[in-house]
Amino acid sequence: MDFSIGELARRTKVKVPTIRYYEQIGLLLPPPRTEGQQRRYDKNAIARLAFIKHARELGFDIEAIRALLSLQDNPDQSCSVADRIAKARLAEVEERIVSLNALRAELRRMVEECASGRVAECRVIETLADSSHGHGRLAET
Amino acid sequence: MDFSIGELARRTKVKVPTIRYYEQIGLLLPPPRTEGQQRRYDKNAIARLAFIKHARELGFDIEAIRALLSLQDNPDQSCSVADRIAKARLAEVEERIVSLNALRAELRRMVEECASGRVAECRVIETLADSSHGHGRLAET
DNA sequence: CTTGAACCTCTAGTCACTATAGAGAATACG
DNA sequence: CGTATTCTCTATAGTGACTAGAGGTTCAAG
Ligand SMILES: [Zn+2]
Ligand SMILES: [Zn+2]
Ligand SMILES: [Zn+2]
Ligand SMILES: [Zn+2]
Repeated sequence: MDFSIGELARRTKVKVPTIRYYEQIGLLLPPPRTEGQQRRYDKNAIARLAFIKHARELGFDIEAIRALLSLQDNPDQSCSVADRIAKARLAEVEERIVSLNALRAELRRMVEECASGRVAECRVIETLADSSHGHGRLAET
Repeated sequence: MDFSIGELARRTKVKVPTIRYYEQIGLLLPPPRTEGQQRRYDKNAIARLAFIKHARELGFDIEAIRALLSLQDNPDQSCSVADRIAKARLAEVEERIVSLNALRAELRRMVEECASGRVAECRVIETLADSSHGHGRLAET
């Protein structure tokens, strides 16, 4: 009925050190231990960790997830906070898509216009050297 | 004709500590110093830093920029390496756009379907708790 | 010559993990 | 029961690309 951290890792596809990290920063409650100090989890832990994992996949940061978890733990509250967090994340994603589309356009122009010759006439290098236009902030990845 | 690090920062809109950091990791050559050990730059430094800045805005990582700079310094070579780097970045951006579009769709569904009531019936929380579907890797931002 | 903004180096912190080391615990097999 | 293998433990350091701060020095304007 209860199982080790490695088993939890296998079932959730979250790595063992990551699980310990989540415990350390307070996203997961410290589970009971065996006499030899090894952690033992139950299925509630699976659900909570799956929640965290899904939230991370959607790009919520740890503080947002902390807030979302504490809402989940108090189901009688208004969900307006959760909605606000999700909307904020949506706005971030949309902004990011806009800026990545601009990057894509510029990168495409660079690679398409290059005649694959010497560096001296390479469009890639030329475009980079041309600082005459502006981007918003730095591209994150 | 030559100027301080603060002036270079103002002209390129790159922060002073970032300039020193670029020098430390070898993207910028150590400039001459005054008797009191303060850095003095000329307009070549502006061009090089603008190049780096533009490349960062397009999301190239430091190692890619290092390679691109060294190509720029040797203009008689073939530019195929530069083109390969740019194409790789383009591919990353395109992949990222695809995955962000998926995130956007899911986040939109979450916020649209929420009846703005109690947490117990909040679509945002429910969706996060539902681990039945998979995402690629974690969303980077 | 005085003032104060700008500069210097060095260290540590950010985020969300990931990796390693060295040691102890649990399990499978003979 | 012994031992080999696998697992787990803590603690620390590293990642990328900066950013912030402490504590001290230099430069340029007035
Ligand atoms: Zn999902
Ligand atoms: Zn080219
Ligand atoms: Zn550009
Ligand atoms: Zn809701």
